[in-house]
Amino acid sequence: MKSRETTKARQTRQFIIEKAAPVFNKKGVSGTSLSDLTRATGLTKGSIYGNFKDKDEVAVCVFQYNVDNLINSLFKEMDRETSPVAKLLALPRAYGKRYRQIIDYGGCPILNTATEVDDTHEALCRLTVAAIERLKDRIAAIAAMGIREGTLDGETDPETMANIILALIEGGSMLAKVTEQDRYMTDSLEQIRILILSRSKHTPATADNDNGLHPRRTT
Amino acid sequence: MKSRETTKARQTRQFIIEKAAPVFNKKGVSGTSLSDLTRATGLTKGSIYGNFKDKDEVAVCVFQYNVDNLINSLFKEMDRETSPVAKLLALPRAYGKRYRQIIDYGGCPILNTATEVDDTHEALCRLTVAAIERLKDRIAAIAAMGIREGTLDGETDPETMANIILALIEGGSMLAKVTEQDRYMTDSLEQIRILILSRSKHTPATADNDNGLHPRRTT
DNA sequence: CATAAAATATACCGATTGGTATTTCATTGG
DNA sequence: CCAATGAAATACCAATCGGTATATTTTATG
Repeated sequence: MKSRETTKARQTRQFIIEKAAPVFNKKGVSGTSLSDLTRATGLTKGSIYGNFKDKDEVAVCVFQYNVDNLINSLFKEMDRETSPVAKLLALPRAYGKRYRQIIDYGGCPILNTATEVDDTHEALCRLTVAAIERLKDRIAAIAAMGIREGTLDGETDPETMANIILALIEGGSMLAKVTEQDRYMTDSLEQIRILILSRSKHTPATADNDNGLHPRRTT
Repeated sequence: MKSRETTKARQTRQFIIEKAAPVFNKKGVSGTSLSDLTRATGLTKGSIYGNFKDKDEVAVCVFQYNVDNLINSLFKEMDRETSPVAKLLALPRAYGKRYRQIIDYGGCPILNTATEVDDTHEALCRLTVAAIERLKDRIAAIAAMGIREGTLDGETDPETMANIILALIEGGSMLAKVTEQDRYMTDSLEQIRILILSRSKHTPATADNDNGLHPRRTT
């Protein structure tokens, strides 16, 4: 009797996904070849095709794996906080801690996949959009809760706020990665913090009219 | 006597570059094949290799062509203005006018190339970084001039301002492209406007503490 | 108009691509 | 301990990849 869903095949599938994940993230879908996959896994082509119907299926599973890891780790960090403002601030903080290792891993998988599979790859494109909206909806929902609670400015539009936060994260990480200059990322993350704080009430850190463009004095 | 540098070869080179440009921008360097190029140009492989030493050279020329077009059109829009604040505001305005056609063209070439040629393509990587810094330096220089003139807040750090503007543009355009939702781009552009105006003096539009997160009322 | 030269097309190359059919190996139930 | 089953490795496939050598056509010049 095969032990439920924990058959050998399932394990190998997961093994392949994990080994292939950084490769796909670095070289892209069309950039990674089957020989890249056999090299990364130590397995042969026959074994890979025994567990996946084709290269695309591997790419899709790998993307799902990469995105789930990223989003779950971000959500976990946010869930640790109680107040909406603290939850929002957890985002730039989490990225500040992780962006170096994300860059080593090949950059943000959402960004990488989004730019590669513009028109070329229907399924991956839809998955990318789903991941983006998952993030956006979560951020917007927290902002909306802050407004209901009265800790965030009622004039703040939750969706706009989420869009801007996402744009700053993705833009900053792309610029930091290719230029190898941390400042693009740290400036973007700091700007996110400023935006959140400037819309939050009961926070003395919210200097009037401070849009985060002052040089930080670290005396 | 061959007519200077305007030989037939030069024309064909340029012809190939122009026809190949949108293809490379959409499918990426590793994603476009020689047969893609022959299809796009109507020429044969022999003709292409008579004008370029290899595919990489075509890709590099195409990237330079795409980036020069983009940056020149942005700079031209900025040069039309006289005051630093107006020059800065020309940027989101120019993108607002062009981002749809940029998306149709395959998206921002800087973003596309940056995410694809992470480690894989030395030369293109350096060109991408150069393009980014060309943009950043220009924006930062204008901000610095505004500070000297007294029309921009002296506490504003020009480089940080440039970094944030670039991150918002790139992040917003990537999100808008893949999701096919304009709001990602328009929200980002509006936020850039707000950032500029909130740091500029003598501008009544600068509502105190307005970080651009209020829903726009278009009554 | 003839001819040299430059530009393009044709035909071909080995290597690699994604993918499959078959064989070998490992596991496990009886 | 043996047979059956499932998984992995081997061997192979046509197609396409980037690239080149050669033939043919265009173009410019005397």
